[in-house]
Amino acid sequence: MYLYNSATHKKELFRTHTPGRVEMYTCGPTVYHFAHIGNLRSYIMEDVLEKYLRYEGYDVNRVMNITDVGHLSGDSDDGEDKMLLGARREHKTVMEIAKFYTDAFFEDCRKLNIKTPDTVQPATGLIPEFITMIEGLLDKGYAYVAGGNVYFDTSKLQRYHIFFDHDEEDLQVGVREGVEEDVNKRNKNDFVLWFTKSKFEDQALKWDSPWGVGYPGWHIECSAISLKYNGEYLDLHCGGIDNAFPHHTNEIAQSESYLGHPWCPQWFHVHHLNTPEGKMSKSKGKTLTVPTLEEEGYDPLAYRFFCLQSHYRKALVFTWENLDNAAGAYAKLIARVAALKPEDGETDAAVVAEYRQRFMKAMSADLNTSLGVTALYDALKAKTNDATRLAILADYDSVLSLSLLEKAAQKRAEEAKAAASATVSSGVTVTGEGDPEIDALVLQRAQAKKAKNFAEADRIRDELKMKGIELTDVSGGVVWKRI
RNA sequence: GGCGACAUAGCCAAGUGGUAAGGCAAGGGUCUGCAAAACCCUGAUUCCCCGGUUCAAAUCCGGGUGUCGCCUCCA
Repeated sequence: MYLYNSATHKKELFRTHTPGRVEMYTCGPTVYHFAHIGNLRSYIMEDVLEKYLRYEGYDVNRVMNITDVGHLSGDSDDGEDKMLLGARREHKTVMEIAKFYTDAFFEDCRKLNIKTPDTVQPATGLIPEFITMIEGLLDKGYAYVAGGNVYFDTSKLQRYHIFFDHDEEDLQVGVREGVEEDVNKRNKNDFVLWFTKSKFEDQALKWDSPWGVGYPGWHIECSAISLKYNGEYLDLHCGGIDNAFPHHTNEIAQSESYLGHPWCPQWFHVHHLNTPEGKMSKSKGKTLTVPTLEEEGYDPLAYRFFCLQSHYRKALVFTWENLDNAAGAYAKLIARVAALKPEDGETDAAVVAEYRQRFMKAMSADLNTSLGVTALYDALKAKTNDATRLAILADYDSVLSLSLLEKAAQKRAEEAKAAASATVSSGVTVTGEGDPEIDALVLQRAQAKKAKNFAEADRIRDELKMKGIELTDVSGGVVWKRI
């Protein structure tokens, strides 16, 4: 497949170090707050990428870290977080809080049909490996100790900036207010590998190290975790575009300096979910979570559909109107799939294979999920029988993961259940939940209607509507359901 | 200020030199006492702007404009 590589700024043919095998690494969540749907956009697109690589026949080893080292025991920028405040009130430990948000993250993923990576590693579980790597960097002269901290020396690199052609002179230090320049750094771009002295003296988690009691810097975890589980040669590194610099840039610096050879040639960066006001972020007011979507009455998969309709390398604007648009389209799509009859014909393998090629043509072009969704509509319109159409849809959905067949089957089952409890009186079939009281009213209306007493018929319909019952006239009867 | 990405109908979008896919919404129609559902039909003389190359440009080149992002011991 062809993928845009942010390290080279070009679409390139995807290659792996070992043929047929993909070593894939994803920057995982920070677990001291809930993931918002903007964070989850990245995980949705990375999930599609992983599944598509498997669809093409690759054996994928996917690794993800959990950033659980950054907890502060005192008040900091997390002061807004009610959950954390609540946890403190209840004297929960930071590890309990981390577990709470880790579980919440994977629960969100489950609802969005995001597969759990093959390996998930919390940063706190691999401190000795971080220390080994830092020691190696010191031995090779890529790091130095200053003011109690260990720093990476970026001046030792021939090329530090990978994703952007930054001129060091142009980097602004302390762009945001309240950030002080670290005077221990030899170069503007140097970053910390291990802290023993920090302005955050209230850091909750600390470990012993050759440089004193402290905690790891914010970049070393990804390098060390990937090295342990993906090996020395990583094929594909994923993450949100905001991590490209400095996080990913620093990972490359550490890993290649430590290993002494090129590390990861391909970088997949997902762009942001924006609100009309800009980037959706924790620091900018209210953030939306998967539970928020559910509270508003949306199926989380409608959000997945919303993301798939767009392209991962394009900023996507979230508004409730846009989500409504996607939710409506998703519901309609399921209804169309539910209308297909599984018993209609034998699956035509040749047609399925042909449509598989079409899907691959779309998806292999830089993961064009928008065309992938279009392919679903093409499959529905395919000149073949329903059994084959369903087979094609199932094939596509193994990558898109919209639960199309499951939702359609559920819809059919509900309809079948309603039909089974249908009652026939005076030649009118009443289909509903088998509630005698409602059935009687529905029948009454049907008879009024038959007698052309439309005023009475509409009165009964309105009466039922007040009770939350919606009627639909069908040939030979009436179907009712609760709304 | 520097660097990067993006810009196609109300919205999500495809398109990578040959005369603008698809989806949602909207409008019209069939059906219906009405409604809902379903089905059918209708959409950009034009692709942010200005130049250029070409028989031919949304697509290539040059120059602008706009939006978003990054530049922190945030992740």
